[in-house]
Amino acid sequence: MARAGSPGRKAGVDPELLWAQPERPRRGRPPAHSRATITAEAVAIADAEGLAAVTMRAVAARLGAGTMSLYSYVPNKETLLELMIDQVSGEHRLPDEPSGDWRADLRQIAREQRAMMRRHPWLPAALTARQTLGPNTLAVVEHALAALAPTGEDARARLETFSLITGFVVSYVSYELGQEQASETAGRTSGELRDAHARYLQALMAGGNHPQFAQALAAPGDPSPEAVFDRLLDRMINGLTAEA
Amino acid sequence: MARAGSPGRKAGVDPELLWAQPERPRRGRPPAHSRATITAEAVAIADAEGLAAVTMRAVAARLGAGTMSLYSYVPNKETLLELMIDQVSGEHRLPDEPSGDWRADLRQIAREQRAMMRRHPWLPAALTARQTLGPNTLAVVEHALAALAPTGEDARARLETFSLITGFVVSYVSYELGQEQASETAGRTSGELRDAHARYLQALMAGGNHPQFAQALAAPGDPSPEAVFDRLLDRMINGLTAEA
DNA sequence: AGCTATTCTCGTACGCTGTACGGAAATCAT
DNA sequence: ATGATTTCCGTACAGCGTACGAGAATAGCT
Repeated sequence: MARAGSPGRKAGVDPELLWAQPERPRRGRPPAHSRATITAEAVAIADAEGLAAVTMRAVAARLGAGTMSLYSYVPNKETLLELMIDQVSGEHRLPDEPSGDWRADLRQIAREQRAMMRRHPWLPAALTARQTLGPNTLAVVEHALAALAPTGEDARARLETFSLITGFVVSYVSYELGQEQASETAGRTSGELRDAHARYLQALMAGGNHPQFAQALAAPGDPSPEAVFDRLLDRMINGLTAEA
Repeated sequence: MARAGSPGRKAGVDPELLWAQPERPRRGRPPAHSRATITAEAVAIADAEGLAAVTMRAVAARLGAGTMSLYSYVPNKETLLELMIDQVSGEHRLPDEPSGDWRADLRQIAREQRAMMRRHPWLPAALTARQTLGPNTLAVVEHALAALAPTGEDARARLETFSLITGFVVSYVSYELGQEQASETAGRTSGELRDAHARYLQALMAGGNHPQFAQALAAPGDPSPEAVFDRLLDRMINGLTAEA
């Protein structure tokens, strides 16, 4: 029945047991590719053309393989996405051990996460739709929990804290990328559409029903996203202290 | 050329100018439906069967209409999703004016948001993929900014604060729903798959490479999600105070 | 060396999606 | 009544994930 772990077809029906699979068939035709190279190709596409451009056909084409060949390595596209997430999680640089200053460590982790998400702009969207725990992701979690040990909280609470920070980074970068993309397309559009947008906001504000929001929009020029990020991050970390 | 605002085909090419459109053609065949009823039907489908079940065909079928008829009301599916978000945002109960205790108000808003997302479990996913500002959403933002006025921060900073809270709620509920769904399917599965999952985690822990994570998993039984939510929320609000 | 079991390879095909197109039908202004 | 305008929607198409199964390639056994 060909049940046990192997990259063979139908492998990894269980989403979790996927990670446990050794890449060793030992009999039969040797594979021409590997899960890692396939994943890397998928990541390259996503980086260059967005998550929507990651289709099984596109990935296969990059490898010079037939579309259906991918299914020898991966049970379905969903799994490929999980592999992508874990692969880029491997880029996270982890110090050998926590410094002892958990606040500094947490800041460091959050900055690293933000940098990762900016290198791979598809990551926030991919993450929010999925609940994944591959080895690389797990390594980051483990490091974070260790870094938080000096807070004296139990492991469960530390996991919550870390999730809180991660959630913050995800939503911040999502917003950040959304803004960048919006102003980018706004600059590129012929003017007609750009004006319509401006007029819409103008009309909204002129209505006088949203004075607060109008004020927020009218605020002086962009502060650097880094500065805002750091400030919000510090606020969050402060909040954690308050109770601990 | 039929350019000006109207529900007609091609209307609302600009994502923002969509909201400004009056629903008054005044000439020609009168519409058999309305944007609101179409949106409501789409929301009903998403609530019952998930976001993926919201297809143009399915929505049209519910209305007893032809699929392509929808395109008289909505330029594309993406827009329909934005309308869905704004429609459920309208469920947010807003007091006439802030109480003066911004901390209490913020807590209230966050709880309301969480409740909304639990009523409409597709909402977190829909939100993270989109950057929308319909009238109902805007009303909530306006209220939140007003509620935060006593902090003394400028409007921009208050908007950041509110976004921070919203981001937190989104990621918390995402996690929460993910957990519920996971344990639900785990209970329903025939046992084989369930065991595999358990064995995977067991093996992971037995490896001894993730002592912190193991400890987090081994923690005593579930505290209520409400309690955790409230606790984390308080932490965040505390954090905001620290600097302000 | 040959056989067989096992595995990878991938062309074809199916059902599903969003939506472009264009004719028919319904209504309003004249 | 006529023409302009709008809605209605059947048909069609490209692109998606992937089920199926025939063929090719390899390893271990005899």
